[in-house]
Amino acid sequence: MNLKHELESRISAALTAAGAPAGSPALVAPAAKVEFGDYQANGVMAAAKKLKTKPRDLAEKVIANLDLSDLAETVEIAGPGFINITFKSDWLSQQLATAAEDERLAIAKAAPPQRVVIDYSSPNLAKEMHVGHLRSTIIGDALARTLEFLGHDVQRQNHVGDWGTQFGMLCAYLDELTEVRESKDAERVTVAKLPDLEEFYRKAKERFDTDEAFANKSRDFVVRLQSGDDAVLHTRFQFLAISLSHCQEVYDRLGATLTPDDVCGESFYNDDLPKVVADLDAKGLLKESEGAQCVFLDAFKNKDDDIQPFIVQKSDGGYLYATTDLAAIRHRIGTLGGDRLIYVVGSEQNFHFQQLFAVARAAEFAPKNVSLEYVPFGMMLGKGRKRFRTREGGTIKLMDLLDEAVKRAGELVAEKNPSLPETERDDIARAVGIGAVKYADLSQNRTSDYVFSWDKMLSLEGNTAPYMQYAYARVRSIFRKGRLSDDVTGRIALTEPAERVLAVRLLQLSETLDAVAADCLPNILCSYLFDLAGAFMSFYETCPVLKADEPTRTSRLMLSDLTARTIRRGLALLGIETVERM
RNA sequence: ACGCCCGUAGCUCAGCUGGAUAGAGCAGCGGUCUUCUAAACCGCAGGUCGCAGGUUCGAGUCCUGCCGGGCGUGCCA
Repeated sequence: MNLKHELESRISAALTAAGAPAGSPALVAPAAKVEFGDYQANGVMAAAKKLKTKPRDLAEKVIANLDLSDLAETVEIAGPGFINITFKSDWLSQQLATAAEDERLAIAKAAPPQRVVIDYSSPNLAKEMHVGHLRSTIIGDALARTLEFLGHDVQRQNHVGDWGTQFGMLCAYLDELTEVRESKDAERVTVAKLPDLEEFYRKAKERFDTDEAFANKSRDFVVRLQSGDDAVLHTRFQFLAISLSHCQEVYDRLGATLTPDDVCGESFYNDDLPKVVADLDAKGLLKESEGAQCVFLDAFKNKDDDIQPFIVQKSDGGYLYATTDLAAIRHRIGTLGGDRLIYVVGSEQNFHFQQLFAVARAAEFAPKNVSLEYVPFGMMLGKGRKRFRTREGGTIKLMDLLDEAVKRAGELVAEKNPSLPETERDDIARAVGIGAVKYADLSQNRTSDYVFSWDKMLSLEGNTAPYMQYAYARVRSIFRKGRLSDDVTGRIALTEPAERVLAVRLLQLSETLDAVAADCLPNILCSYLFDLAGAFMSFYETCPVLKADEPTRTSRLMLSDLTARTIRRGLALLGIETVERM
């Protein structure tokens, strides 16, 4: 049951029946204060404004046309024209019973399902994954899981950087080292013998930035790559193999759902790039400027009437990520059948995506019924709110970060619960440590910058994954203590205030997931889970479960079980594990 | 210079298409373990929502201007 949706549709209908324009939204939201009941509808005031009538008069008419007697205890007009609704406890109990019987907690599957193509993680394979890749991977994975649970057909796309200048640079640098070694009659340098890809990249980049001759050699290697030089391609392939296996290790450690099957890198589109440019030309969108092939759209005109070009082919004939991204759009729509394309990419790429989408529309690569969504996130910042930059060193490798998180969590578990067997403690440490890292990121609105902090990330107090995991473990503890199986059956009766608060929270999962899916904002789910955990904690403090008399005992056991399942499900959608004890 | 984003409690942040007296978490202060895990719970304190105008029954939310910060802006991705 989706409480909000149910009220929204009924009240909107009543609004129309009362004379408001068709489609007037009821603007239903959870009540701002407990005194107002459970939910409130704010749409009457806006509709009254259009009708030029008094809001309270309209509210009277709406209520006259509204029959909520099956679910509402009271429906009241308050203030300037709010409609406040309080649910019947019996009705809430029924809804909970329905949810309890269902593996999916009575969350309906989307009808019809959409084919959602979601681009996330997408690291540059020329170097190791570092904390800068964390946000895209974590946020994208949570969105993929959530959309999938809602019944959509999700296609993950790991658009890895496996082509272009950076690989020319790496191959050129390796070639240079090889030449030097060979002249000294030393052992041949191969990719497989590189101890540290990150370090290798750093040195190559340094050469590239400081030595013009080397930069030119790198560009020459890019040309050789593009013209299909076997030797260079082979070297590149070796780099890729190492880098991809490293990425997969990180995904496995992180508990991301990405697999090698989801990898569809830049090079995949190589053959299509000339066609993209030719098709843009055929549409009359292509224009040469300073030797480069560009698309100029009026939408990107500045005040001086200059248009910011979207460059799709360089003056030397090479292609750019703009070209690749256009090819990817066509592939994702044409071949993968996407109805909705989502890009989880840092907000600094805002302008690029504005241009990309505009050009894709103009060239009719993306029909109107396909939604193109840029899901930006704020930067990863270090101490002093300064930006992380790979080239400047000091970057924390993702794997090291995860290991550190698990280690710290392990120490904490050992301290808080020394009696746990070591193997179980390791499992808990992993779930808590990785969960803490993910939750710290997901719980914040993705659009704001993210200040990386060991302390905050690993502090296991307050609004954190461990708080939720602890709430879950507490519920499970009740069942363990009572030597009960999970499938308790009976009636749920909501008598105590804490029970009622918990009940309404439990029933809000559906509308929460809809909101997450609509706006690609996982923090809404975090916020919900935190409220739910809080509601359970209050219930737990004031309502004894095992010691209660029947039928209250059974009722509370059912509430507890439903809470545990809701938390477990919610955390799973965020990619966070639960543990039975901690 | 232009474009986009941001500015909310001491700190880190929520605030859903404009809604009722702006909310959490840390940190601070004060209470709660012979009773289902105190990684918890309950309470107190803490605000000119950057500044100034405007739109209206109503603005943290929308519009304009300013101040402050970040990112981006033709051949890297």
